[in-house]
Amino acid sequence: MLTDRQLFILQAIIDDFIRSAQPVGSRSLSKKEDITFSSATIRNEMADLEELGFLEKTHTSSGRIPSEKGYRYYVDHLLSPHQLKIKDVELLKSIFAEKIYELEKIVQKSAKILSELTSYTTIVLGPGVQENKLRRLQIVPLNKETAIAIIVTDTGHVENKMFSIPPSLDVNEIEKMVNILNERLQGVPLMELSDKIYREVAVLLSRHIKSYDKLVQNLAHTLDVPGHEKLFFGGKTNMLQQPEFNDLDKIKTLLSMIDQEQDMYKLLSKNPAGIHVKIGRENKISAMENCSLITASYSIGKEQVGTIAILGPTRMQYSRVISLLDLLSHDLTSALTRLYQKA
Amino acid sequence: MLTDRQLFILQAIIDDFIRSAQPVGSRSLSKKEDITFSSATIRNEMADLEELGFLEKTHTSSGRIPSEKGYRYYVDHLLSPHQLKIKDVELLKSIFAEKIYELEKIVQKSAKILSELTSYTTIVLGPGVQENKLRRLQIVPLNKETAIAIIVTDTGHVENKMFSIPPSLDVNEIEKMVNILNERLQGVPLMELSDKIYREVAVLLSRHIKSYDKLVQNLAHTLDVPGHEKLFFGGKTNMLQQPEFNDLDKIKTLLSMIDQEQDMYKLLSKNPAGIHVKIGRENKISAMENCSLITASYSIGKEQVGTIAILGPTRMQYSRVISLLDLLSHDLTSALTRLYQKA
DNA sequence: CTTAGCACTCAATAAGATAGAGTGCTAACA
DNA sequence: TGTTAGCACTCTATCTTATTGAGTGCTAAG
Repeated sequence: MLTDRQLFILQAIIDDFIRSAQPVGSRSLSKKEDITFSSATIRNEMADLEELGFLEKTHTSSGRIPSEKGYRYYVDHLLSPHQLKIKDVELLKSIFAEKIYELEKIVQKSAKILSELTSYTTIVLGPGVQENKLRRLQIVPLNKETAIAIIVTDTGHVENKMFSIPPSLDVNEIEKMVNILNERLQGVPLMELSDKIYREVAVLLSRHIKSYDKLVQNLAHTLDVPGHEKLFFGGKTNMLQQPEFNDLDKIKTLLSMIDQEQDMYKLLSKNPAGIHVKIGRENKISAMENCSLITASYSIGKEQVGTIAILGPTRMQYSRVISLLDLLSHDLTSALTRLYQKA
Repeated sequence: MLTDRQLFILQAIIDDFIRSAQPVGSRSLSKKEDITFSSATIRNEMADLEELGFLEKTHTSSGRIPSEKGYRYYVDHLLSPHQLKIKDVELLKSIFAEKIYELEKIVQKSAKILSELTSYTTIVLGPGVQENKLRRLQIVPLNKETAIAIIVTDTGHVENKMFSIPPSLDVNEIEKMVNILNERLQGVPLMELSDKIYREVAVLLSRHIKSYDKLVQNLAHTLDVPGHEKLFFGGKTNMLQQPEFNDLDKIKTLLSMIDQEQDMYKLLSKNPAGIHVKIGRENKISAMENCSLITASYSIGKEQVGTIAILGPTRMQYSRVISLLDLLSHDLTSALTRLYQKA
C-alpha cells in the first residue's frame, strides 16, 4: 500500500507532467510551495514509486514521467474533481442554444465545440438506426426503371435508397403495395424489416400485386442495409498541437488510424453506460500507444444510443475532460430525450 | 523565345525533379543517355533559364528546381501525354463495377480510389441541389409538435428536415396541404421553392387550411435551406507522405486548411468546364503555396454539376494526374447521365 | 527517518572539421 | 561563335568533440 506522502508525490508529479509535458525532477518538485520535505526525500520516494511501476524515466538520469499504471492509479484514485470554467460551460450550453431539430447537426456541433474546448480530438458515434422503429415507408418513382424508397423512423431519422422496379409495374400497384407495407410494418425495428416482409407480408402482397416477387426482392434488399452507425469527428488535426506528437512518424500512424474508421468503431462500439477511461495500451491498438480515450454514453430516454469520446495523449487533462464529457453527455441525453420522446 | 535545347533541358529538369524531389545539377543531368552536350553547356543554359524565371536555386551552389513560372510553362507547353497503366484504368473503372444508385457513394468511392492511385488528396464537390427540381414533397408527422418534411428531387436526391407544426392542426389538413403543394410545386427548382410558396400557393392554401399562416411560415423556412454543395475527401493525410511536407509547420497549415472547408469551397466552386491546373500561389491561398490543384468538372447530360480535384505538391505528376482526372470525369459524367437522364 | 553533499549520467546545444555536390567563370578548342 | 575542360569557390549535410545543466543514486551525518 502507498503511504500518504507517496500518494501526494505521485499526484504532484502527474499533475505537473500533464501541465508541462516535461519529466519532473526531484529538485523542481521540492521547490513547490506545498512541499515541506527535501529533494533527497523526494528522490527516495520516487525510486520507490518507480519500483512499484507507477513512474518511469526517459533515460537513466532524467526526471520521472508517469507510467500507464501511474495514470491508471491517478485516474482511479487521485483525480480531484474539476471545477469547470464559466466560459467552458457557456460554450457547451451554446450547442443547444438554437432550436435544432436534426440530430446530426447537434452531434456535429458537439464534436466541434468539444474539440475546441479541449484541443484534443472528439469522436462521436451517432445513434444506430437498426433499432429504430419504422414510422413510415414511402416510395417515389423517378422514372420507369428506378424509384426511391424512403424510410422514416420513430426518431425522425430518414433513410433513402434507390432501387430498380420491374418495368411492367403500374404506378397504382406501387401505391397499393406501399399502403399494405405501411399498415403491416409500422413499429417494426429496421433490422427486422426485410425478414418480416418475406415472412408475413409477401403472401399478402402476392394476392394484390401482379409481378410482386421481383419487386419485393428488390425492395427488401434495399431496406436491408441501413448500414452502420455514423461517426462524427471534431478537431482531427488537434493532436498535431500536442508536444508528444512532434514526431512525423507518430503523427502519420495516429492520423491514418483516425481515418481508418473501422478501428474507431471498435474503440467506441462496445460501451457500457457511464464514463470510461482507457489509457494507452489498454486500447489494444498499437497506434493508440501514447493516447488515452475517454468515452461517455448518451441516451434517448432510458435507451443508450451513442457514444461521445475524446482522444488525447496519455498526458491528458483527465479531470477536466471527464467533467466536460459528463456535462455534455447529460445535456445531450436530456435534449434528445425531450426532442424524441414526446412521440 | 526559348531555343529547342532550352526547352529540352527545362523539361528534363522538371521531369527529374518531379521524380526525385531533389534539386537537379548539371553534372547528373549530363549523365543521362539522351543528352549529348556537356555539363558546362547545361550550366550555361541553366543560368539563362534561371534569368528568365523558369528555374530557381535553393541556395547559391545548389542544383536547380522549377519555379512556379517553370511549372506553368511545363504544364502549358511541355507536357507529354501520359499513357495510363492498365492497372490504373482498371481501378478507375472498378468505381462503376457494381450497380450503384447513390450519387454520394459513387462520388465517395471516386475520391477514395483517386487518392489511392495518386498518393495525393482528392476533393470532390458534389452536385448542388439548389438547381434540382422538386419531384415530390412529403410530410410525415412525428408527434403533435413536430413533423418531417421530405423533398425528393428529379435527380433522386432526398433532403429532409424537421419542423414544428402548430398543435391545433389536424392531420387531414396536413395531407390536404401536401397535396396542394405537390400539385403546384412539381418541377420547381429548390432554390425558388419558398418564394413560390409565398407568392402563389399561400393564397390558395389560406382558403383550405385553418391555421395555415404559421404552418406555411415554418414549412417555407424549412424548405429554404438545402444548404451548400457537399465536399467529399479522399486521402486527406496522403500529403504526409510527400517529402516536401516533412516539416511539421507546413503539415499543420496544410491539414488545417483542408479541414477549413470554406477555403476548399472557394477553390472548387468557380469552375469552368474542362481540366484546369492551378500552381502554387495561383490559388491565392497562402497555405497552398507549395501545392497545385488540378480540377475537372463533371456533368449530368449537358449540365455541369460538380468538380473533382486533386491536391498535390507543386512537384506533382501533372501529366498522369491530368490523364486520370480526364478519364474519371468522363466516366463519371456518362455514368451519372445514364443514371439520371432517363427520367 | 531525513537531508546535505558528491560523483556520475545523459540529453541538448554549440562549435569545428570534413566531404560532396554543385556553381560560375575563364581559357582553350573546333 | 558556340562548346567544353578545368578550377576556385560556396553551401549543405554530417560527423566529432566539448560544454552545460538538469537530474539521479548513494553515502554519511544529523
